[in-house]
Amino acid sequence: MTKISAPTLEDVARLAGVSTASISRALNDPDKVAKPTRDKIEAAIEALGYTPNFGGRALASNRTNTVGAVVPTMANAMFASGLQAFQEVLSEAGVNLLLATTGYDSEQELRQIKALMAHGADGLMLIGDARPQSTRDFLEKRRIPHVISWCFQPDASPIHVGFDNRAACYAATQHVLELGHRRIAMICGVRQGNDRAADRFDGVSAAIDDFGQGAAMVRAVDAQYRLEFGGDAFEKIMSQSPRPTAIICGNDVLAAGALKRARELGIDVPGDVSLVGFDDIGLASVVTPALATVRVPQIEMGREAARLLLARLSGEEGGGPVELHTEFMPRASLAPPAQAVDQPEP
Amino acid sequence: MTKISAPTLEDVARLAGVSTASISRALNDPDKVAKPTRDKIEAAIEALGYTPNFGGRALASNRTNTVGAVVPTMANAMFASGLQAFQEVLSEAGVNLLLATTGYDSEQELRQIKALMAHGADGLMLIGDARPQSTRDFLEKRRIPHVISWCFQPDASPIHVGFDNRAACYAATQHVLELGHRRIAMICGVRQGNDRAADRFDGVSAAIDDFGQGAAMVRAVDAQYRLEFGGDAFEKIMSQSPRPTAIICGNDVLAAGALKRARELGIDVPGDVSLVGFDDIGLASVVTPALATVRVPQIEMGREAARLLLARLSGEEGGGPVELHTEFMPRASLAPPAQAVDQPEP
DNA sequence: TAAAGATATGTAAGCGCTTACAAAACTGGA
DNA sequence: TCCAGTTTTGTAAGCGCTTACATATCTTTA
Repeated sequence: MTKISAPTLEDVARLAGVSTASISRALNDPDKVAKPTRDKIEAAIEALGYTPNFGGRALASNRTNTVGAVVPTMANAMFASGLQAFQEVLSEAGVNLLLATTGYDSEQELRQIKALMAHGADGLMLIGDARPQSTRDFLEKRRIPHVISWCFQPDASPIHVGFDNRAACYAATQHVLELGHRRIAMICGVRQGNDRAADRFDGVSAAIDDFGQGAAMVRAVDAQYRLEFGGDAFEKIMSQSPRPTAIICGNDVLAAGALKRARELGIDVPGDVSLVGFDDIGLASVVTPALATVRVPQIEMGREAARLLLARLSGEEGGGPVELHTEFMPRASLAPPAQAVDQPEP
Repeated sequence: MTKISAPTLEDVARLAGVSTASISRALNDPDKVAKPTRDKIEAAIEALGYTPNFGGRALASNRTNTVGAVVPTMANAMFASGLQAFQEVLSEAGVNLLLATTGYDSEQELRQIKALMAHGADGLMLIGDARPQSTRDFLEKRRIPHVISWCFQPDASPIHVGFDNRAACYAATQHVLELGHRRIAMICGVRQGNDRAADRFDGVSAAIDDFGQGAAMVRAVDAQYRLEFGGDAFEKIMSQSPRPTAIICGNDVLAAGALKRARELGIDVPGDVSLVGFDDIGLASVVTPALATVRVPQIEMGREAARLLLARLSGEEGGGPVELHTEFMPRASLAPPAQAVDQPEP
């Protein structure tokens, strides 16, 4: 009664009349102890309200059952819903999630990786492939089990879970070109230190080049992934000539920002200019006009990343890489250009 | 050289020619060791690439420098951006974040609270005030340091950080009433087990009652906080008579769902019916018409919650409760009703 | 019914760190 | 120079758990 500190294994052992070892077994590997003993143990645990002490467990077993995720930001619905799914799968496996954000800063990423490891993460989930050598070295030297998500290359290593950003943008751009657009602009994410943003740009650029027929990228502006910056970039692009007839955006947030600014400037979408986003976050189908975009399997990606990481933590070598597929979502913000060249009248 | 496992304190001690105690001190309380010794120690740590073992540290000090957050979902931008801020403040203090979600299920909440505690959280951040006695008991008996966020009552306890949901809705409803609306409907969140949703309903309801002049809540529908359900609820409400002239929604996601469905059904907003949301997530100002809503200081709330929790963990008793303020944001989705009764022609 | 094998439980040695306490090495003033 | 006071360092006892190994208990089968 006067006992202040939490009950320990020993307390439970005393009450149940068994050894601490049996209790540990009952907890971690139940069928190693006989039913009657298990019942006694469970009763004692219940009576005392016992919960295992984390430090003791971690120290003795050298495992925390905790994994870390280091993502650019939770403020983008994209990552938020992926993390949600990631966390759910972990939770089912009794593993907890340590979460840290980088704000798209690679030094911050290394700092957070170190922090999570110092806080006992058994493994990590990271976003994207672009990181400085110092970070790679750290991961390598410490032999930190990790998976890399949100990107996938044809030559992806077994720790990748994601989709091919370049290919997805290539395909989306083809749709735009086939509608008759020839003057195309892009509002990219900041490509420096962000392989996804760079890959998306490359995809758009390559599709335009390969298409020929006078198609050209008339302008590309890097913008941080925030509504206002999408708007600013839009305004910049539209204030110069030649104006594009379609703008492809690095993600839906940028596209939504562009759309909002278009409305404010009295520029009609898609009448004056078509807009295409990327990610298909909830917002994309709610705005007017609805945003043409590329659907990314966010939930599935989170889940698969969790599965792969759990598999690696339990020593399995296979299981990866996992490629997921994207789908172009044509919607009202994308229409043929006003003076469509290749669009014969019916 | 053949050593596989990570270097321990003892390894460092041997190399530096001091005792393990000194090293521990150098690490945790540097000015307790003389400069020359500290230098030797730092050199040895560097040489060995030593990092403290988490389990050992946690076991011996009974602290993990980790706090947990248990939120309904990350999929709502509301919580995502609050968490983002929460995490940033923690990170600056060298504290890491364990994150778990409940899906608005209170049993799941208790399970996750237990899981986070079992994973060594020093304290918790929880959302809202409504939870079963069993959960309260658990928090109480374990004396778990925690803060409760996203809600605030006039009689709030020192662990609350948030705003008054009821008052915020009361004020918003007054705006609606003053514009001339008399038949008002509400699409609430699911009130069962969610005090914020219940408070919001109460606020709307009370404002209508207090206003008199024939104002009435013609219908209230509970809906899960998801776009589709907002749409479904909207359709249900608008299919019955008398139709409301304004619908107040429990949050922006529901309102956006309603708006989308309105468009699909050919119902004009605000011509046929006005719509009001809650939270002011990014989406609210991007949709057309822009959504009238209540701005909630999400970032500030996350920050304050982190500060208060850190303060409590370091033994300070004061610091709370913290009340934050909301602001009604009139926007295009709210206009006087078509046949405004109290709106004299100019 | 006894012996061999399988199953269940107990014993006790750490895991790597912190920290109370003891011991040693410094101060400076008489 | 010596001593009391102060600062720095070392010693060693845990923190609560897991797990290899030893021991005890139950099955089988000949």
